[in-house]
Amino acid sequence: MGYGQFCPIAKATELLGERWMLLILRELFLGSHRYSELQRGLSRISPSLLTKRLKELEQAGIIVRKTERGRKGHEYYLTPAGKELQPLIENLAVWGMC
Amino acid sequence: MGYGQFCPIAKATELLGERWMLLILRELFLGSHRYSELQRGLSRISPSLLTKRLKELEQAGIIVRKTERGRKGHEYYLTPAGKELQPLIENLAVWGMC
DNA sequence: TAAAGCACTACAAAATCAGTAGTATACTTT
DNA sequence: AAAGTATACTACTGATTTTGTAGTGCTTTA
Repeated sequence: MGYGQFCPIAKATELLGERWMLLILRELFLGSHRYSELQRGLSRISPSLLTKRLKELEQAGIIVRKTERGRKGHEYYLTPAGKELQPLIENLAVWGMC
Repeated sequence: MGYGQFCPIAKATELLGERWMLLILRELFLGSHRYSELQRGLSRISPSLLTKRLKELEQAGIIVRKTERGRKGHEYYLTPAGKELQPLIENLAVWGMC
């Protein structure tokens, strides 16, 4: 369910305001790339929700899913668009420390 | 339900990641102060949830509720701590415009 | 004192999320 | 080639959260 608004903040919130979304991004910025790593870093997230969120991030062009030959499973990487979120995450961290 | 983590980002997300929270702050930054104004600006929020969120923001020290004599109802204002969120909201707006 | 505006509260229905268990697929070993 | 294993999911039930509508109570104004 959306917020029914046409505003850049609403648009951003539509995606980033979802539960666990910002923490998933934190993990990605900290260097987690695999599903199992993300799950470990976000100990209480349910697997189905993690899957759902990763799909949402992929659809929004914030991450890409890569499958490498010769290795099991897949890896998730921030796209350039995703990396633009870094200042926002940092802001959040600064504010959270107060 | 918390995220069960001890990290400034998780702490910030605990409050700001809740549904409607960032948009309520946007309204406050844009100059809405009364319950009815907020409700109008956030057309799809339900009154009970708006009440709940305002209480959470008040408890977190981000806003204060003032009752002025000689006027009907109350008004909500950002505290200095709340105003520190401005760069974060601006970041969100910038990112949302991309 | 009556009327009206404003700020809520109550509650059922709908949507979302949590937690656990089970499945699919690709690699690795035998 | 067959069996085993690691990884990444999907399915499902019950709990929690949010929505949407209706109604209540205080405060000011007439």
